[in-house]
This record gives sequence, structure tokens and C-alpha cells, in this order.
Amino acid sequence: MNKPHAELPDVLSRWFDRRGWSLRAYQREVLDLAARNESALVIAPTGAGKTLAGFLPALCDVSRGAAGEDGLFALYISPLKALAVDVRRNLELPVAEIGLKLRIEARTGDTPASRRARQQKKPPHILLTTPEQVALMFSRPDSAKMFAGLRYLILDEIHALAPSKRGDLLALGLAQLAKIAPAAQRFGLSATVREPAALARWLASGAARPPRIVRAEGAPPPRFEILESQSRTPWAGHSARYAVADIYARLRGAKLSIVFVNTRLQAEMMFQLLWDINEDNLRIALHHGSLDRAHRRRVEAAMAEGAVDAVVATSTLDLGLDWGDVDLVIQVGAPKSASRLTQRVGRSNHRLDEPSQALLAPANRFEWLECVAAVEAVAAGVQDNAEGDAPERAGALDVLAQHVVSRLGAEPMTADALFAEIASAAPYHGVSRETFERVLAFARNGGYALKAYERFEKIRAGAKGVLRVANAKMLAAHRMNIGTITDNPMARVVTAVGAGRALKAGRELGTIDSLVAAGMAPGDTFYFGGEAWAVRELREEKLFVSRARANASTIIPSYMGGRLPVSESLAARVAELISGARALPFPPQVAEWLAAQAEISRIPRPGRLLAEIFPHAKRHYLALYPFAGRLAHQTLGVLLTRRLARAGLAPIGFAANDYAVLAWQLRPFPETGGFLEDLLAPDMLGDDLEEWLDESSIMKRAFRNCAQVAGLVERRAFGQAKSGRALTISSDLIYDVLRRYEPDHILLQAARLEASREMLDLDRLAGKLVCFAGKIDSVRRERPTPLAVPLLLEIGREKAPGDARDLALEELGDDLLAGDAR
DNA sequence: GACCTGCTGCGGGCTG
Repeated sequence: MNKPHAELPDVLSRWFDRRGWSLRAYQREVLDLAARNESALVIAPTGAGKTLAGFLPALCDVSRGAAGEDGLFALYISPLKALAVDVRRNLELPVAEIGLKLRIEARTGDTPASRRARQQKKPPHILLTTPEQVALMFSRPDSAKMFAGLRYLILDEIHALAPSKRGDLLALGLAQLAKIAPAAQRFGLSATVREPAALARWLASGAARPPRIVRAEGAPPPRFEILESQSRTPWAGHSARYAVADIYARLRGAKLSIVFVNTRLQAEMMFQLLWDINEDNLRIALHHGSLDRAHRRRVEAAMAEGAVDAVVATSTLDLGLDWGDVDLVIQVGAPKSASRLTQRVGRSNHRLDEPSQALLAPANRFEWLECVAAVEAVAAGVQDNAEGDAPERAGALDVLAQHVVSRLGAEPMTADALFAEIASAAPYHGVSRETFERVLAFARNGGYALKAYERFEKIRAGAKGVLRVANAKMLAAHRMNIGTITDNPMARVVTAVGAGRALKAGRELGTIDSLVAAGMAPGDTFYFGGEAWAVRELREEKLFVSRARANASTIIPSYMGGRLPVSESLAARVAELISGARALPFPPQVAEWLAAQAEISRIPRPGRLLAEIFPHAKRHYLALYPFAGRLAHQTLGVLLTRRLARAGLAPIGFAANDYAVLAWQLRPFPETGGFLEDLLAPDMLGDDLEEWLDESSIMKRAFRNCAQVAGLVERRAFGQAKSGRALTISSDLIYDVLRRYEPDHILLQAARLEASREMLDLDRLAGKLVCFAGKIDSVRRERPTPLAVPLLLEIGREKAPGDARDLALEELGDDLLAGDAR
């Protein structure tokens, strides 16, 4: 089967001509590979015609009449619903202009059930969908028939999928597809990554041969500027309040800007700050993940129409389509990784041959260092995506548990056949037969401790060891819970219509954290979606609100999301930067800060751990600078506190940021030489960790996520969605039962892995502790050191328990200002 | 009165 489409078929090349386009070199390469029946991983920056490249082989084939009258010919999978829908629209145009007779349809959770049913009976030629929909379709007994004739599989933005649970699930789907449609060629599309080979292995899940790697010519490096404001760069804090006037001035000079911030709270705050000084009546919008979808779609449409001048956004605008001609990107706060900064800058100026432009606005002095490091890293082409940090990701076991049920829903199988297929998915290459059997046992009856509950029985073994799903009803319930994304308990924010008993929900505004909502009383005001609202009532996880005038006590809700730590490579660069190897491109305030540190204490050296001990306001402080990211530092802080307590030193608390951790206590630290070495010995990750983790809310949270994904607790049941709180209660109960009676339960293992990976950053911490053993530079001083000041200020902000509150911050501030002015 | 660091993504299908 040698398809001669290394050259474009006439109809297609005429279409290219009409548009004044020509094939880019890498697009031709894709066609050549396709002609040789190869698959490809296409690595190209946004705006390089990547999606078109992915579809070209299929379009060529179609225009040569290769697609039959009926049957699914090409399947496109995107991580975003909106992208699937939009790509479908973009595809319609060339197909119509070329005159191809093709049915192209999208399928997402928003697609009406009737159309989905029709798609199942009479599939379109090209179907555009999401990983979750793929999992749903693949769980049906008729899936083999539906996908048997598939020729092309196009997977978009896979760099964003592969290193996650969604990627685990999709890899299992790919392994299944390899069996159903072995001839289907795969075209994976990705932004630049550090380990293309690892991504290629993921893409090859289940396939006989790995894809070839095709790279688009690189875009010119972006142009950066780091904001040097007239105002003072703060010691600490993340609001970037000092820079708002400067940022506003830049917005005035641009046509359409995106102001990226790191958290939803920051987005709301930055929006308010800009709004307060909006003398030119710029049209400024707000976009983040907790705002109602309708609001976000309106903002996106306004961007496309040129009806806004600036949008303050979180990473909701990182991925996806190009809304409008963005000509300026501003990153407020720490960039956190070079890949992420590259991605964000790439949202502007989508022409392959012109550089993008961005302004970085660090919110404090540590962030200044990080901005400088990030600019250099991007210029050097550094990639530090999560994928690159963990090239051989071990697939999550809760995801596997979900897939096993789905898979047997499609087709009864023996355990041997199922195991072989699963192990062919890249994230599960390393899964042992024993682990697999435990996952099966879980699906069979919930595991030993839960055996008594019949509702945990999802699969049964029949004659000759053939496994099948227990019954149709169970499978239907299972299908309602397919997917790997779990939410924290949230309350819906709705406008109030009517009053008293007649109070009804009006417009949906979005969601806020359940606990935050529960903490608000009627009359309290808060900012949400850029407006001030007053609480009327909280009822059944719905927060009824009405418009209010902001006052001094109007709060901005915070959210319980993930906390992205700074990437390893960026943190290492910062360490290198300040170690003084060369002249520093820092503004005077930052340079003075570092100079003062060098004079009063010392600058941390790469590969060594700086430990400072000093008294302040009747407390004794230990500042450590591992440069390991906030998650790892947080974990370190917990473990340190436990050890210090055991040593009778009366620790009070700790604070952590991306670069350092600060612990404080009532008693002075011992003067003995080996004290710090002992305190920081890597064995703290043994019993100390286990003991703490067992009781910590972190494990409960991780378990709640895993229990949902594995189907132990149901997120949604027929007729209703379960409230987040109810879910938490039942999963906490099960957690306690399992911990007591079956501590090696597969879901505890899954939760443990998730916690250590996403909440504790254990590998990173362990690596650092080992590397610093015997390499501690300890310094004792009589007053706080300059590098420790940001953390001291951090403490003041936190509601520290009891007696730590008396930290005299103003005094401290004056002190340091005086030191600064020297 | 000043101060605010916890991102994003998706999600059933039948009968009547």
C-alpha cells in the first residue's frame, strides 16, 4: 500500500496557490512520512500551521478519493473542547473550497445526546473530539466497529496532555486503538519540549513502530523587557501594585494586550487596580477559570472582534485558539518556567518570522532574579516542561482502574490479553503483573476491606477466566464518571432574584471555593469577575449575591488550586546568576539587596546549601536556601518543624517560597557542629514523613481525587451531581477504613504517588537533600539577613498561630530600610 | 489602612 502523496494532489496544490501559500518544509516532510505509512510527532511553535500539517495526509488521501462513502476516516483529539469545535470550523473552509465531499463533526460534552447517538450509528468522515469523549466512545461495545476503518489519528497539543492523568488515560486509549485499527497512522502535534523522544514513546502507545520526529523551523527568539519602575520594587508580596501605573501606560500604547498573572486572586486584584486608574476608559476584560464559561466566551469573542484593549488572564489563555491580534504580552509576577513563558509570549504576534514581544513585571526582588533567569533561559531555547522533567512518567493507578472497567465494557477479555494491552501503553510499560492483579481485584470487589459492599463490584470473571463488566446498569453509572479531572469542592456564585423564601438563582457568575463561600456571611462583599458583590445567602452550595458598592472590607476570594513551583532549571539559573560569576543585569534596588547579603551574610553558592541562624524579636530563626521550589520547601518546613520539636527546641512555625524556607522557634539553636547536618539528613524522608503524611489533609485530598477517578465514589449519579462536600465526607470515611484495615490498598498507593508528585514534590526534595549532604554553609548572625527578609515579611502576612503574631514587622521594615539606605 | 500567591482541563444515554 504505497500511497503516492509525497506531492500534493492537484486540487490541494491549486487551493494552496489560491491562498498564496506554499508548503513549509516540515509540512512536506510530514507528507513524505505519511506516504511511507509512517507516523510522526510534529514539533512546531504556535502559528506555524501545525494543525494543517496534521490534517494534510488525511486531506490528500480524501482528495484522491480514498475515503469511503461511510465510516470514520480521521479522528482529531484536542485537550480543549473549544479547540475541537474551532478546528472543525477552520477545516470546513478548505474542504468546501476544494470541493471535497466530507462530513466533519465535533463531539464534546456539549454535543447534544441525539447527535452523539447519530454519530455512533453513522460516524462522520472526520470527528473532532476530546480525550474524555474518546474514553467514553471506547467503552462501548460497538466501538471496535466504529473505529475499525480509521486511517488517521491527529492528536493536538500533546505536550499539554502527556504528562498528566489525562495523558495516562489517553495512552491507554491509544493502546486499545492499536488493536482495533492497527493501520491508523498517528500524527501528534506538540510545542517544543525537552525530551521529544519521550513524547514520541507516549504517542507510540500500543503501536508497532515509534513515530518519526519532525521539527518545524524555529521562530525568531522573542524580545523581552523587564519593567524597571520608578517606584520601589517590594521586598515581598506578589501583587505588583507598585507597577500598575507602568503596566497601564503600556496598555495604552498597544492595540490588544494580555496581562498574564499566576493566580485567580491576582487576576481579580490586577483588574481592580487597573480599573481604578483607567482614565482613558480602556476596555479591559478579565478571564480566569472560575468565571462562568459564558463570560469567558464573551471575552474571547470581544478579543477576536477587537472590542477589547486588554485582558487580564490566568493560564486559561495559555493554550488554544488565537483570539485576535495580540500585540503585547505582559507577564506579571514570577514566570516559573521557561517553557511557560515561551508559551505565553507566543500568544502575541502570530507571524512565524517576526519576534513576539513581552514585558515582564516582577512583583518582588526574588521575582526580579527569576525574570532575568527566565529571559536568558528562553533566549537559550531552554525547555523545562513538566514532560521534560519526568520523561518516563509512571501512569496513575486510579486511572488504570477506571480504564479497566471501560475496556471490559467494550469487550470481554482475559486478564492476560488485558495486561498485555495495558503494558503496551507508554505510562504503563513498567506496571507489574502483581500491581495489575491488584487493580483488577479492586475493580472486582473494591478490595479486601470493602468486599462486603456489593456496589463496588464492577467486573466479574466468567468461564475460562474471561473478564466482563458486572452489569449494564453499573457500566452506565461508570460512564458518567469517566475522565481524570477532579475539582475541589466549589460553590456556584449566582445573582439573586427575589427575596426571602422566593429567592431564586438568576445569572451564573462562576464558582468560588466552598470553604471561602461558607466563611462569608450575608452582607459581606467580595470582588468577582471584576465587580463587587454582596452576599445574600448561601444555600445548597449556591452563593446568592447582588451587586454592591465596594468598601474597605471587600475581599478577593482565594482558591484552592495547584501551586506551581519554579522549574528546576530556572531555579538553578537563579542560583547561578546570584553566585556572582558575572556582572548582574539588575536594577539598583535588587543589586543593593544582593550586595547587602554578601556583606552581612553570604550569597548562596550553587551545589551548596546556605543555612543562616539569627535571632529576631525574641525568636530564633533558621533560614535555608535549597532553591527547590515552593512545594518541596513546604514539605521540608513540615519535616523540619517535627524534628525541631523532637529536639525540644519549641518550633513555632515556618514559611516557604520558591527559593527558601524559614523556620522559627523559642529556643536558641545549639552551637554543636553537626547539628545542621543531622537536622537535614536525608533520612527525614523516612519515618518522619510517613508519620506526618498519614494524618495530613494532603493525603486525604489526594485520596479523594483517586477515589473519584477510580470510581470508588461517584461524582455524578443519574439525575444529580453529588456535592463536593458529600464526596469529601464519603471519601474521608473510606480513607480511614482502608488505612486501618488495608494499608496496602491500591488506591492508597495511588494517592501516595499523587501526593508525592503533585503536592509534596518529594523527588525534588530528596534529590536536594542528598546533594547537600556534607555541603552546608552555615552562618550565624545577630540580626535578620537581607535574603531572609522576604520570608520574614511572609510570616507577618500569614495568620500565624498564637504567640508568633507579635513579630514586630514595622520595626523590622524600618530596620531594613535603614540598612538599605546605607 | 494596607495587605492580599493555591493554574488549567472534561464530564451519560436511553426510552417515551
